[in-house]
Amino acid sequence: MLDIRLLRDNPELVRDAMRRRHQEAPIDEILELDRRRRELLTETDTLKAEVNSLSRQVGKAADADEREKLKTQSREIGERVKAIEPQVAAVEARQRDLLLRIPNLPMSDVPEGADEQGNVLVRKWGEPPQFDFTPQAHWDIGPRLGIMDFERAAKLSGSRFTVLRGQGAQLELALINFMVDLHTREHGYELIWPPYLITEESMIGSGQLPKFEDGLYSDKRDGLYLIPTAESALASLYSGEIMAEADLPMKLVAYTPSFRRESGSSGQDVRGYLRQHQFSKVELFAFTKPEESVALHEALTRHAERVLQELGLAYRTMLLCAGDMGFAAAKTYDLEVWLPGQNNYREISSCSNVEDYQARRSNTRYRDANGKVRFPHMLNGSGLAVGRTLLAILENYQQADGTVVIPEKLRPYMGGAEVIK
RNA sequence: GGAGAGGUGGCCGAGCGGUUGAUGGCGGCUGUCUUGAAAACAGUUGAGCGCAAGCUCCGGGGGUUCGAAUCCCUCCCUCUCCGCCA
Repeated sequence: MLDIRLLRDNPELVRDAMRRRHQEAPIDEILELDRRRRELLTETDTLKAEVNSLSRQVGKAADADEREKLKTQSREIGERVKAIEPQVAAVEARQRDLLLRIPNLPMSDVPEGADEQGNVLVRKWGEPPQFDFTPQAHWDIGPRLGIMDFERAAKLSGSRFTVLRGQGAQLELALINFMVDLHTREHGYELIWPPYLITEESMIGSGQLPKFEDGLYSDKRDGLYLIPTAESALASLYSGEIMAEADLPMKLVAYTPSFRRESGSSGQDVRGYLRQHQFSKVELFAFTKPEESVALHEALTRHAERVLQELGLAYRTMLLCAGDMGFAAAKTYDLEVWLPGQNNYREISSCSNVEDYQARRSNTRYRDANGKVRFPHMLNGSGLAVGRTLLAILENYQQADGTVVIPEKLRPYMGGAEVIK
C-alpha cells in the first residue's frame, strides 16, 4: 500500500509511476476522498472534544440542575457525532479499498517497457547442452519413464495436475531437501514451515487481495485461502508487530506447495508440468532495514542462482521492465532456465524487492536504534520453483537411450542413484 | 462439538462506570557513581490520525450511558477438562 501522504504531497510522482507500469489508477478519486475524510474527521474530533469536556464537568457539577443541563447539552452533541460517523467510516473504507488496489511504485533503475519485450538481460550462466539426437519435452520423457502420470491426475483432479511416482516423486523431494539445505546451511536462512491456509487479512497484507481473488482457491466456510506462494504467509508473519532492529535482516526460507487457479491463463502451457494448479516451491524471504534492502536483493537473487549453478542448469537473469513487474514489486529479477524441449529460456524464479509496500499493508514495523518506529523492507524470491526445476533436469539431462542422468549434487538425496530409468 | 477460565503497553501484571492512555515490575534509554563494566540510585520510555487545537486505540464488531479498559450482546483467539481424530 502506498503512503497516503506521498500521494497527497506528490501525486505527480505516483501518476508517473502508474504510467511507467502502463496502468490506470483512480488517483483523483482517492485524493478527493482523502480531503473529505480529513474534513469530516476535523468536524467529529471537535465535537468529541466538546462531549469529553462536558462529561468531565458532569462529574464535578455542584447541583442536580446543573448536571442535567450539561447532560442534555452533551447528549445533543453526541447525536451529531453519531450522525457523521457512518460517513467517515464509508469514506475511509472506500479510500482504503482503492488504495489497496494500487500497485507499488517501480524503483528508478527499473527499465521502461510495457511487457516482457522490455525486460533487460543482466547476465547469463552456463551453456545450453548440445544433443546428437532430437531432445524431447518433459511431457514425453516423464510418462515414458513412468515417473509422471498426467492422465490419472486428470481423472483425480482435472487439468493442470500431475501424479509423480517412483523416482519422479523422489526427485521432487530430493530437490526440496537440496534447496532447503543449501539455503539454511550456506546462505544463512532460517527454515519456516507455515500454514498453507491463511486468512483474508493475511492475503491483504501480501497484496494478493483484494485485487486478485480470482487467482486464489478459498474455503468460504472458514474464510481461509490456500496460499499461491509461501510469500503470502511470510509477508504477514509479523503483521501488527513491532520487530526489534537486532532481528534484522531476518532471512527466512520455506518449502510449501503453492495453489493457483491460473484463471486467465487458459491455453498457455496446458501440456506438462510447467503450469500447475498445485506446485512445490522453496521460497526465500527477508525483512530488512530500508537502507539495506537493495544490497540484500542482489544477494538473495544470487542465492537463488546458486541452486541452478549447483545443478548445472544454464540460465539467464533478467531485470523486469516496469510494465512486466508483479503488483507488489518495486524491482524484480527473473531467473530463466534453459529448456531444450521448448528450445527456450523459461522463468524458474522471480526475486523482488517490495520495499515497504507489504509492511504498510500488513502493518509490520520495527523500532530503530533511535527508538523510532519504521516500516521494514521485504524481499522475496523463489529458490526455486521445484516443479520447473524437476522438468528442467529431465530435459537438460536426457540421454539418447531415453534415460535421465541425475545431477551429482542430488545423488545423495536419491539414495545414491545416478540415473533415472 | 460441549463445559469452564481468560484476552490490558516490547514482556509480565494491576485496574472492574468519572484527570486511567492506564499503578507496579521486567526490559530499553539517559544521568550519577566507576579507569571501564556490573551493581546501586535518579530520571525517562506505547501506537495511530491531524497544520494545529485535539481525537482515536485496553482481542474484533455492536449496544447502554452525559461519560466505558471497566456494564450488556456478538464474533474471534488462547488455556484447562470432556468428546472426536491423523
